[in-house]
Amino acid sequence: MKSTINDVAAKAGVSIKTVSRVINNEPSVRPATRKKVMDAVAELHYQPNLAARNLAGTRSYTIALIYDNPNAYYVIDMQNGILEACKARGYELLIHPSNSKSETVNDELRALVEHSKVAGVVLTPPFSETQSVIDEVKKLGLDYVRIVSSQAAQGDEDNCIQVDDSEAAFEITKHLIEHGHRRIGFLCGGEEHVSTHGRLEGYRQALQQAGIAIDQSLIVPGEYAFDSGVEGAKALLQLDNPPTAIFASNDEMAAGALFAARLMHIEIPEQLSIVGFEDSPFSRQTWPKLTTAHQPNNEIAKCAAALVLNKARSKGAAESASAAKDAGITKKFVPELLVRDSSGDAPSP
Amino acid sequence: MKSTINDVAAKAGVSIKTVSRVINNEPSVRPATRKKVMDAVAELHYQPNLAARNLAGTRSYTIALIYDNPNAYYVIDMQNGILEACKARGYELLIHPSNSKSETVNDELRALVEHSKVAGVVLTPPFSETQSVIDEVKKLGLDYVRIVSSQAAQGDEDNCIQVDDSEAAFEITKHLIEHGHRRIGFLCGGEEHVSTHGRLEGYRQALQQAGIAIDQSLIVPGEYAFDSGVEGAKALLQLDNPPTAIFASNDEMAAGALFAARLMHIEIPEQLSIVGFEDSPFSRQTWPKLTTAHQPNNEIAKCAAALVLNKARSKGAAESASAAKDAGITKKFVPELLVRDSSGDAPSP
DNA sequence: AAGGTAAATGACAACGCTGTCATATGCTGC
DNA sequence: GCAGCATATGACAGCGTTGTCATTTACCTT
Repeated sequence: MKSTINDVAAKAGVSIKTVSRVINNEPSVRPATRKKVMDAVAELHYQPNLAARNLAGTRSYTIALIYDNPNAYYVIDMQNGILEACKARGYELLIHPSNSKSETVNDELRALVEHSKVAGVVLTPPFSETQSVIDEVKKLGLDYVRIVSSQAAQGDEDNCIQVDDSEAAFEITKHLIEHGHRRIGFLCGGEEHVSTHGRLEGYRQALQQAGIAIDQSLIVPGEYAFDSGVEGAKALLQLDNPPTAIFASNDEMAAGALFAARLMHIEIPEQLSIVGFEDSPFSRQTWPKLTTAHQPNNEIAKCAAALVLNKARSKGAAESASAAKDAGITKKFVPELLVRDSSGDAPSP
Repeated sequence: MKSTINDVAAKAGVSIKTVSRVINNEPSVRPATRKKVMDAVAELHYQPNLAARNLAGTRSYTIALIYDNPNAYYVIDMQNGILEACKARGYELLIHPSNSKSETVNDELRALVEHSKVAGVVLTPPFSETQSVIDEVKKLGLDYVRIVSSQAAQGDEDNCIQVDDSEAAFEITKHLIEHGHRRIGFLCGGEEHVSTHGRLEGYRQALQQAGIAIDQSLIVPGEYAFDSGVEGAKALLQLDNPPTAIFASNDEMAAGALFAARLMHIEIPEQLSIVGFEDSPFSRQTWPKLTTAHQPNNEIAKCAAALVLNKARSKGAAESASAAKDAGITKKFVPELLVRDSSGDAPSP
C-alpha cells in the first residue's frame, strides 16, 4: 500500500526526477507529462516520505511553533490552526513549548535548527515581541512569522500577522462609555506583552475622544492571570472613588475581577460592568457571561502558518509573483466586540 | 557546529557503525570503546539526525498523540507531559487531533503510519476506549499506550495507564455523605467516555456503603460540556424533591451547575453543594472555587509516553529485563479529593 | 601452544528523496 | 529541412543513519 516515488515513476512511465519535479511544482515539465504523473500519484495515493525529503533536500518540510504557556485555550486554538495549514501542505509541525522568563530560548532555538532542519517558525507572544529572540531567528536565517499586536509590527509587516488590539480596545471602551460609564478601570496584562499596551492605548484614545480625563489611579498592573485580576479589581474597588466599569486585558483577568466583585458583594452588571478580551470558551462559562472582544486565534494561527509555509516554499523553485501567492491570507485582524451579560448601563449616582 | 556520526567516529577512532551501536545502547561494545565514543559524542555535542534515523532504520523515532478536543486544559497538559518524555529520549512527537465522532479515524491512523513511520501511539479518551480504534492500532502493529479509566483496562493492563475514576468518585461522594448529604445528584459525561461510567460506579458504591438507596431520577445525562452541566443541574433542581448536592462528572459541567444554581438564586454551598472532577485550572477560577478531584494529567501523560517509548525501544536491541525498565512509571493513578469552597454541610431541613 | 568459540568491530548497501549536471526532445527561423 | 536554442527529461550521487554480514580480536579449553 505504501508507495514510493519509484512506483509512481514506473506507473507514469517517467523518471523519478520528473515525478519529484511535479510534486514540488517545479517548472520545466510539460503539461501532458505533469498530468500523467499526477494521475499516477492519485491512483497510488502516493505521499512523499518526509524523512527522506528532509534528509535529501536543502529545504525542509518542518516548521516549528514556539510558545510559552500563558493560557491553554490560546495555545490549543493556535496549534490546531497551524496543524491544519501544515497538513494541507504536507508539512510537519515541531512543537516547542518554552519559557519566556528563562534566558535559554535562543539556545533552544539554535538546537532546534541544528538538530532538525527547520524551514520556518511561528512565533507567538511574548516571543514574537522579544527583540533578542527575533534577532536570533534572523541570524539563523529562518523564515519566520510573528503573531503580534499591531504596535510591534512596525517595519516588519511582511513577517507579521497583526492583531489590532488598540482598535478593538477602543471599541470596547466606547461601548462602556456609551453606556454611561465615566470612571473605567483598566487591568493591565504582563508588561512583556505588547498586546496589553495596545489595549491600554485603545482605552486611552476612547476616553480622550469622549473628553474624559485619564485617571492614572484607575490603571492597575497585572499578569494576564486570574489571581492578578482578583487583586487588581480589589484594588480598584477599594478606591475612594471606585470605577463603575472594569476593562480587563483578558478574559482570565476579567474572571478574576468577577470573583473579586463577588467577594465584595457587588452585583454585576447592575453595580459594576466588567469586560474581558479574547473570547476564550472560558468567557462563556462565567456568571454572568463576559462581554469581550472575539479574537479568532485559530484563524490567526492558520494565516501565520500559511504565510511561513509560503515563504519557505518560495525559497525553493522559482514561483509565481509573491504578491499573488499570499492570496487568502489575512494579515491584520481586529477582534470584534461581543456584548454579553457582564456589562450594562452605569449605575445612577 | 552540527556534527555527524562521521565526525564522532573519526574523533573516537572507531567506525561509524560502532558509534551507532553506542548511541543505540546495543550490546557487544567493550566498555573502553563505549567510553571513547561517549566522550567524543559529548565533546562534539553530537545529536543523531532524526530524519536519517527514520529513513534508514526499521524502528522509528517518532510517536504520535491522538486526541479529540474535549477540553483545552486536558489536551495541553497531556501534550506537555508527552513532549517532555519525548525530548528526554530524543524522540519526536506527531500531533494528530481527530474527531471521535467521525468514522475516518482508522483511515487517518493508517495514513499516519504509512506516511511517516511511527513507532507508537498514545491514545487518549475517547479513542483509547474505542474498540475499533484499538483493533486498528493492533492490526497496524503499532506499539501503543492507552490512557484509560481503570474499567477499560481489563486484559490489556500492559498497554494502559489507568486512572481509577471509581475510587476517586467514591471518595468524593463519601465526602458529600459525611457532610450530611443524602440526596446527591449525578451529572453524567458523554456516554462514549468510560471515565464517566467509572465515576458513576464510585458514586453508586459510596451511596450503597452508606445505606442510601440509588434514586435513578438523580442521575442525569450530559456531555462533559458546560451547557449540558447547566441543563442537567436545572433538571435536578426542578425536581419535586431536589438533591442537596450535585456531583458533576467534570469541572466544566460543575461550572455549568454553578451557573444554573445562580440562575435559580440558589446559594452555593449553603443551599447546595457542587463538586467537579479533574482539577483543571478552571476549577479555581469559578465562584465559589470548586471542590474536585485532582487528576495529574501532565504526569499521567508523561508516564504514558515513557511507556510507549520503552516498548518501541525494546523492540530494537535486546534489552535488560522488561520488568526493570519500566521503573518509575506509575501505571495507575487515583485522583485525590481536593476540598475547596463549593461543597459544605447539607442544609438542615 | 594450538584450536575453537564467542564477542567486538567494520565494510558496505540501503532507506526515499533531492540537487547537479548531462542528455534528449521539441521549436524557432532561415 | 537543418542548424541553433530553449525546454524537458533522466542518470547518478549523496543526505546521515541503520541493518546485514563478513571479518577481526579476545578469551577459553585442552
